[in-house]
Amino acid sequence: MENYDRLIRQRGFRVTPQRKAILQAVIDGKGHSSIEEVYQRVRDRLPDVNLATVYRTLNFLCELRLLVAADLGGKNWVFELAGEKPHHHLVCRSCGKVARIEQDEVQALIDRISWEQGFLIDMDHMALFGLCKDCQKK
Amino acid sequence: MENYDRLIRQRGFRVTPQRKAILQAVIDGKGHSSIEEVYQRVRDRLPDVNLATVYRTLNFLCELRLLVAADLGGKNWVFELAGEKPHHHLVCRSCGKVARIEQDEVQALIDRISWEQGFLIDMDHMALFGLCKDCQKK
DNA sequence: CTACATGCAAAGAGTTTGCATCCGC
DNA sequence: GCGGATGCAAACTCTTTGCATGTAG
Repeated sequence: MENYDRLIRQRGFRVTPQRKAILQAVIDGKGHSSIEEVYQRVRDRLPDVNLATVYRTLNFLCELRLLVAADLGGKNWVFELAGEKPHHHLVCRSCGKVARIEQDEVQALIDRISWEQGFLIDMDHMALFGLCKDCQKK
Repeated sequence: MENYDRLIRQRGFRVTPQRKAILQAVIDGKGHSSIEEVYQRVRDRLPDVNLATVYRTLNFLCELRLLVAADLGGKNWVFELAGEKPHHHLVCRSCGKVARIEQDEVQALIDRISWEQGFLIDMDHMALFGLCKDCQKK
């Protein structure tokens, strides 16, 4: 955590209680946290934090590359600690559960399509959708 | 086109000039059309069509399975004629160009992940992002 | 003490909805 | 003529922004 403080100050920005709490909330989320989840978690500790600050700070932390953002379809963005092993997401359309897919699993496909189409594919975050085991039963 | 008219009436709904124009606009789009593109194309013929009607009608045509919707990330939804060969999209982050990926290309991956994770993956439309050949040069 | 960060409220984008009117069947 | 479809405006959600105030360094 002190590492993060140092990184922020090094680049000429300030370490505030809000920034610490928001970063901590993402860490506590273990994996991926939606904006709303971060907001709720932050307010448990700092009840007066403003939603606009959460938006500004998540964006700020992404620009500093301390976090990465992933688009899980539509308006559902999630945030994760940067520096994790690259991976993707498998989202249940029914209950919203999110499973993780390792980069290795999809690398071959990405390589092949990149080559065929001449695209340089950057798959920070791919989201696949479907029904999880539990929701299939219903 | 008369087929579409019949299909709509068969299910107890009405064929209106707006519905015909909106469906025609998607057909004219050959491939995928954004909401705004459909709106513009429709207004070339019926200048008084309301944007709310475009939203309602695109949604309506999807429920009737005459169209399918694809989420190209964030707020970028596109619509296509249903009944096309299933395929996915490769979107250039820089210029917005969209290339097509055939279902066959990704089927093996989908099958493997489905099996490993116990998810029933329904990949109507997957969107991959990257830089197209032209934009890589810049 | 100075400039950056925050809170607040208001503004924006994109989309949906309630309701009177219109028009397909 | 009846009831579904449309136009219009207002509501709604999610996100961003301007500005006065607070506070980290």
